[in-house]
Amino acid sequence: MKWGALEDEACSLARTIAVIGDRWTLLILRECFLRTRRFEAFQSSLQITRHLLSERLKKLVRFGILRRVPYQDSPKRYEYILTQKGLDLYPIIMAMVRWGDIHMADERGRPLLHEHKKCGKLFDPVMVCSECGEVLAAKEVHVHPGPGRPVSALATAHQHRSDE
Amino acid sequence: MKWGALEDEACSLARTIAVIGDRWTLLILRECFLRTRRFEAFQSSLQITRHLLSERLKKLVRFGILRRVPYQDSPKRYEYILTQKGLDLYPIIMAMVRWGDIHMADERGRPLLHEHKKCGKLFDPVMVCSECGEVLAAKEVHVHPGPGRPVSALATAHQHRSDE
DNA sequence: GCCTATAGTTCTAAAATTGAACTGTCAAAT
DNA sequence: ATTTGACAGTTCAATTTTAGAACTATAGGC
Repeated sequence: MKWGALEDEACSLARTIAVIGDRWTLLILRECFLRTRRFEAFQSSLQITRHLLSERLKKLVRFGILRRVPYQDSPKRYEYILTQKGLDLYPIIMAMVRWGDIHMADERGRPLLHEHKKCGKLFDPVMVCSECGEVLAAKEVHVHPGPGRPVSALATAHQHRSDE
Repeated sequence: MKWGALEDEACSLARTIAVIGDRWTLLILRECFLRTRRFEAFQSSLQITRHLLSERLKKLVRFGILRRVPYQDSPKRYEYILTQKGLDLYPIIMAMVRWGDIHMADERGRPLLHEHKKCGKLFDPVMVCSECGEVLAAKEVHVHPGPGRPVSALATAHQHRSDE
């Protein structure tokens, strides 16, 4: 399958995967959220090959996740900064961190703790329903076709089954 | 980089990426949450090659995300069911769906709508602070080293910078 | 016997990734 | 004036992964 095909699927998950659904892109984003901005810094902290790093950064810029901003002239140099679209990826990253904390931590506990500046406490990121505020679980959710889904779409078949 | 190396990093995100950080695995999980259970069903709805599907399912079983359960004898056939560890990936999937809904939807709107059975309303999944319940944003979060992080770890350098 | 269904495995070709070296611009040091 | 080093990449051969297609195995039904 080609990456482009994913972008065109009538599925928001597939479209997101088309943008950030690979190992290096996700790791690059981790660095971005830890304030890394420059090519050399990404390269040395991730041990990614320069070739791939260059490719991935271009892709993230193309999708509007990062902005390539000059930070000096002569020689002209650029750094990569998260756009709002990029910052909006934060819940995805945090959801993955949370799952790793719960299911992949070793005996010594989680590698990083997170403090919420607003309330001052160490916290866990929790996903809730926007309407009632309850913690979300897969079994509590029922899926409906939305306006953006063609009747012929692949996912249609699933819908019937998920109506069980 | 090898996948195994990621598992061993002192970073919950890296460890999660080691398990689900590739395109096909994420798509397979989408199908799982839409109640797909069988090899042929995964294969025909995803158009993944049988070879890769087989490989990825094995990996998900190895990591305890799916359970391979016999559903008939003679010939013996199996289906793949999400474990609790697998069900716990739901927030990650939903966070990705949400981002796609916001940033990758076309003019016609989102492909799927989600109803929360508990409250009966169409909702969006929102990530909040477990302590104060406020919606989370990257800028509101401050990172600290946790017990599971070796002093020498790669992430240490970032920590200093993120303390700015 | 032959066809179909299901769940895989095997094989070759094509694509992506790795590793290492190389390019170009400029500032600072010798 | 020349060399060295920092930074942001690009290029290219070798290795690894993925795609695509064909093949295997077990059993029920015609």
